[in-house]
Amino acid sequence: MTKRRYDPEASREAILDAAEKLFAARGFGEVSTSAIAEAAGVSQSQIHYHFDTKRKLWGQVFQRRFAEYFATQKQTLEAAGLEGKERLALSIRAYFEFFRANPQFVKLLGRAQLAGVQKGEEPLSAELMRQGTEVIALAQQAGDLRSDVAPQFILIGFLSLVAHWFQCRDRYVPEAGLKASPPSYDDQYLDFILKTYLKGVTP
Amino acid sequence: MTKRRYDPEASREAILDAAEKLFAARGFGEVSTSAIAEAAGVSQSQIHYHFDTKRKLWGQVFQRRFAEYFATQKQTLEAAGLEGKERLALSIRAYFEFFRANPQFVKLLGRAQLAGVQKGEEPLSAELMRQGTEVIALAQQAGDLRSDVAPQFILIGFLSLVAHWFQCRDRYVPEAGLKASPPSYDDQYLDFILKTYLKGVTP
DNA sequence: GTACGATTCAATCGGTCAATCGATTTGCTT
DNA sequence: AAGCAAATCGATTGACCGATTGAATCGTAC
Repeated sequence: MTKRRYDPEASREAILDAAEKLFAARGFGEVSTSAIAEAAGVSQSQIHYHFDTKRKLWGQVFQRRFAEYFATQKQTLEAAGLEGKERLALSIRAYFEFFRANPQFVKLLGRAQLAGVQKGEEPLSAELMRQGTEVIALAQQAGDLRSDVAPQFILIGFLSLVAHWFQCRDRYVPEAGLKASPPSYDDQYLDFILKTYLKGVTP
Repeated sequence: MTKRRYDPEASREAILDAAEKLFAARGFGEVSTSAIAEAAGVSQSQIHYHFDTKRKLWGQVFQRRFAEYFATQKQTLEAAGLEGKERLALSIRAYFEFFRANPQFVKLLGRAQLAGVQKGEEPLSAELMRQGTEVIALAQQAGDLRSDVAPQFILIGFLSLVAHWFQCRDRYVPEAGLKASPPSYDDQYLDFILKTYLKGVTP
C-alpha cells in the first residue's frame, strides 16, 4: 500500500466517497463537481475523466451502496436453519441494523426514491421483494403468520416501520440518533416493532 | 372573477402552483426560476418581485401545504365524541386520506425532510406529535391500548406505515397508484394496517 | 381625468456550472 | 533509457442561473 503519485483507483474511490457524502447531505443539484473534487483532493477534470458526466457519477455512487445493501439482504433471506416467525424477526433485525450502520445510505435511498427508478436498481429491488414475499407466504402456509392478508403487505409494513424510522427519527424524537447509552432509542424502537407488529401479523 | 391584466394575487398563486409541481417532481436545485416562470406563464423577474429569492419561494411553497396538513390533522385530533381505539382508527384514516388526496405533498415532505428542519415547520410538527401522543396515552390509561410500550412509538409506528406507503408504493407495487377500481391497492393497504397494526397495539 | 403607487416585462448583469482541451507528469514495458 | 499509454492538472468554454435594473403599463384614489 505504497502512496503513489498516480493512483487512478485511489482517485476513483476518493471521488466516490466525497460525492457520496455531499450528495447524501445536499442532493444532486446542490452539489457542484468542483466541490466534490475539492473534497476528494483532486482536480475537477478528474471527475469527467473517471466518470464522464456528473449524472453518471451519481449513478455509480448509488449503485455501489445499493449493491452492498442488496447482498446483505439476500444473504439474510437465504439464511437457512430458521422457520416462520423466527426468520421474520431475524430479517427485521438485519434490515434494521443495516440502516443503523449506514445512515448515509438512508439519505441516498430517500433521494433516489424521489428521483424515480434508477438504472439497474429496479431489478435488484424487485428481486428482494419477490424473495421476501416468498418467505412470508411460506410462513403463512405453515400457520406462523395470518393468512387473511396479502404477504406483500406484511413485507411492506415491516419495511415501512424500519425505513421510515431512520428517515425521520430526528424529527420525531430529537437527538434520538445521538443518544448512544443502551438501550438507545433505536433499540427501544426495534423492541417496539418486534413486540407489536409481529403480534399484529400473527393468526 | 373577471380576468384582469394585472392580477398580483393570481400571479402569486400561479407561481406557487408551478413551483410546487416542479419542486415536487425535480427538487429545489434542479429547477430554475425561468422554468417556474414559464410554467406559471409569467416573466422570470416576477418570481423575485413576489418572493424575493428562490429559497424563500421554496419556503412559501412548502409552508402553504404544510399549514393545510397541520390544520387537517389538528382538526381530526381534536374531534370529540370518540374514545380509545375508535379514535385511533379514525386518525389513521384521516392521515391516510390526506396523503392519498395530496400526492404532491408526499414528495414535498420527503424533500423537506432530507433538507433538514424548515423555518416555522418544526413547532407545528412538534405540536402534532405532542397532541397525538396525548391521545394515545389516554387510550392506554383507559385500557384500550397496551401500556407496555411508549405512546410515541405507537404514534410513530402508524405514521410510518402510512407515510412510507405513499412514498414507496410505486416502487413496491408497480402501478399501485394508477389502479383506481375499488378496492384499490390503497384501500387494501389501509385495511391491512387497521387489521394488523391495531391488533398489535391492543393489550 | 390625472397623478401615483403597484405590477409587469424585457434586457442584462456577474457569477457559476458542467464539460472540454492541451500540456505535463507518471508508471510500465521493453 | 526510451517510448508510450494512462493519469493528472490548469485553463478555458459556452451555457445557464439567480438576481437587478429601468421602463412601461395598469388600477385606483382623489
